[in-house]
Amino acid sequence: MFFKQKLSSMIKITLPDQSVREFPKGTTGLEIAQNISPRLAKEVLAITVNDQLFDIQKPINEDAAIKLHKWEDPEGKHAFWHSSAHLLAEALEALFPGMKFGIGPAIENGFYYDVDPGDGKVLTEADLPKIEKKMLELAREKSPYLRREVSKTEALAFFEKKQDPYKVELISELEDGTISFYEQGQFTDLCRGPHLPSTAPIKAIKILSIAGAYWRGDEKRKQLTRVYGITFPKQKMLEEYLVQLEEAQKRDHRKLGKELELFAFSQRVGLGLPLWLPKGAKLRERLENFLKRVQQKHGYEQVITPHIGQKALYETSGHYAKYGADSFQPISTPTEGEEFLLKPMNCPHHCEIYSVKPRSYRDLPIRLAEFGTVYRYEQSGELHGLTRVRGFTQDDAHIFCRPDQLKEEFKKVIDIIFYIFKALDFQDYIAQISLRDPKNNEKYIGSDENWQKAEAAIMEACEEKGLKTTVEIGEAAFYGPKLDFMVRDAIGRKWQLGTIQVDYNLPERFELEYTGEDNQKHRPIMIHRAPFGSMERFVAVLIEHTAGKFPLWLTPEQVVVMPISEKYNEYAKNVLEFLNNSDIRGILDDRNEKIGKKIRDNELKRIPFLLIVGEKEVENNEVSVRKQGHGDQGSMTLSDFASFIHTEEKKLLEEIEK
RNA sequence: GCCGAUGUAGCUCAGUGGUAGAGCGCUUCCUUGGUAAGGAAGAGGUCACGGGUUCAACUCCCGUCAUUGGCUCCA
Repeated sequence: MFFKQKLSSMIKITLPDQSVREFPKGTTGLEIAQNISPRLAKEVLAITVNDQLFDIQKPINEDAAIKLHKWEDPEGKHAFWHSSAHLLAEALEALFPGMKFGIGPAIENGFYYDVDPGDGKVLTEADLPKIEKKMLELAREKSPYLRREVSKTEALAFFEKKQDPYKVELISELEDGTISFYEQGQFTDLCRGPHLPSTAPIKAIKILSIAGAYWRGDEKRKQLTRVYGITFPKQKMLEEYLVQLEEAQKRDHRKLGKELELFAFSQRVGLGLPLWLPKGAKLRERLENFLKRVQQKHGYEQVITPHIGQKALYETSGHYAKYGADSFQPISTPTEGEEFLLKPMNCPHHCEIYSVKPRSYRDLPIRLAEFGTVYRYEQSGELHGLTRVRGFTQDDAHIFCRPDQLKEEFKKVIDIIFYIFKALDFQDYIAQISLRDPKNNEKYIGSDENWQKAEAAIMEACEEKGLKTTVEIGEAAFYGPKLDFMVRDAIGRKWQLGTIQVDYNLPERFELEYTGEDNQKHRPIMIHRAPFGSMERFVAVLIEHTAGKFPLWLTPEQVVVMPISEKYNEYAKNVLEFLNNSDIRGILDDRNEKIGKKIRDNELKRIPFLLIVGEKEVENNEVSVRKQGHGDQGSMTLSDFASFIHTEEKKLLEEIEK
C-alpha cells in the first residue's frame, strides 16, 4: 500500500538525451538542474516542459519531457532579457514616478520597453546613464521574480488604480484565467513569463538608445518612448558586444562609400538621390556586366524603356490608384490635360513590349530584362544611405510564360539568385515567402483563384528546390505573392535583396495574350524578378559584407604601380596603361603622390597587389609583384601578370560555380 | 510623415557669451632608392541656413533644411 502511494508521488522526467529520471511530484526545473550538476543549476535560466517555455521554478506535476536552457540557448537569453526589461521598468518607475508602461519584450539583441513618460515629459539620452545605474543598483538587490496568477477583474483593477491605460488595454483583450503578474522589488507587471528566479544574474547593463514608437505599431495612435537596452551575465561579455558593435559600424556602407569614394549625396540634387562617383560607377558597371552575362546564358533579352510614362499607363496597371497620392506627382506638359509619371517600376513598360506583336505559345517564355531606373517618393524618415533611396536602378526582368512553364521558370530564377549569392559570398540570407492577408482583401487586386494559384506555385517551387523559407502573411505585393531573399547589413538590419513575384493580375489588366496550341487566345503569367533587388541596395550590402576583402574582380582598384624613383615613372605609366587595357584597374604611386600612407591607413589598403618597377624590371620588361599579405611573388612580364590576375579571378569564379 | 539626437576645415572631432582649434588629408620644399616612408613650412572655415535675445551669438531661444537612431511605410 505504502509502496503504491510513493510511486504515484513520483514523476518521470525525460531529458533531451532521452534518458529518464524520476523526481518527486512538484519538482522544479531548478531542482532537476541541481540534481544533474551544481554548475548547471547556477547557469540554467529557463525550462521547456513538453514544448512550452516556463520559469525554472515552476513545479512540474506530471511526467514530462524537458530541456533546460542556459545563456547559450536563445530561450535562455530570452528569459534573461525579458527579465531585464522588467528591471528597466522598475528603474524607470523609481526614477520617474508616474511613468506609464506599454510593452517590454526581449528582442534579438537585448530588449526594449515602450513607455509614456506623461504629458510634457520626455526621456532624453542624457537620462540613459542614470537609468543604467539605477538598474544595476536594483539588480544587486537580487530581488526574486515572483509569479502570481490573477483574475481579469483583479488585473484590471490593479492597473486602473495605477492609471496605466496601456496595460488596461492589453488586459482587456486577454481571456480570464490566462493572466499572470510578475513582481520583482517594487515593480509589478502584467506578463506571461518566463523569467529568471531573481535579478541576481544580471551583472552588466547597457541602455543603448531611445526612440519613438507608435503604441501597438499604429501610426494613428499615440507615440511612446522606446528604451532599448542589453544585459549580460558577465561584464566582459558586454564589453565584447560593444566592441563588436563598434566594429560593425566601421563597415557601414555609408562610411565606406565615402571613404572609398563610391557614391555621394547632394542636398541640391535632392534627398535620397544617390550620385555614383567614378569608382562606384565602375563597381556597379562590373556587377551589371556580371549579371548581364548570367542572364544572357539563361535566355534573357535586354530591353530599354523610357523613364516616364503616361499617367494612364499606371492607371491601367493599378499602381496609380494604389500609390499615386504618395508618389512623385504627375509631370504636366504644354498640352492641356497631358500627364506623365516618372516610372516607379518597369513592369507596365515591359507589358507593352510584350504586346507589340501577337505571341504564339511557341514564343514563350519571353524574358525581358532591363536595368531600369525608377523613382519612388519614399517617406523622408525612411531614407537610409544607399539601402533606401528615391531613385534607384532595378536589375529588373519580366518573364511571360504559359501556366505549364511557371514552376520551371520560377525555379530557374531561384537558380540565378543562388548563383549570384554564391558568387558574392552571401551565405546568410533568409528566404521569405510573402502571402496576402486573407482578412484584408481590399489591399490586393485580382481574383481569389489567381492568388491561390500564384501562392501555390511559389510554395511548390521552393519546396522542390529544397529552399528553407519563412512565410509572412500580409507581406505580399498588392498584385501578387513573392519570394524575397533578405540579407543583413553590418548593423544587423534586414534588407530585401533578390525578389521573385508571380503575377496573374497585370497580364489581365494589360490584356496580354498568346495563341495556344488549340488556336485559342490564352493569358500568359508574369514573373517579376530582380536578383540584386536594386543596384543601390545591393552595392550597399555588398560593401558591408566584403569590407576589407573585396573579391579581386570587384575591387575598385587592383594594383598599385610604384616606381622606385622618378626615373622609372615613364615605364610605370606604361605598365598602368597596359593593365588598364587588360581590364585591371590600378593606380600609380609616382612618389610625389605619396600614397604610401594612404595605402596603409585607408581605402587603398584593400588593393591586393603592389607592383614595383626599377632598373631591373625596365631592362627585362617586367614588374616585381607583391601580394598583400603574401609578400614577394617574384618578377614577371606584364602579360604574365595580367593573366596571373585573370587566372585568380577565374579560379574564384569557378570555385563559386561549383 | 512621427518621436529623439546631431550639424565647427576635404575627413574625424575638440571648444568657449567677447568675431576659431587638433589629428589626418591637401600645397610647396627637403630627405628617402627595391620601398605600403620621414621632416619643415603653408593654404583651407559667413562655426548648416533664417530669425530673435544681447553692447556682443559658433555658443542662449525659435524656425527651416540636412544627417542620424527608431516607429510607420516599402509597387
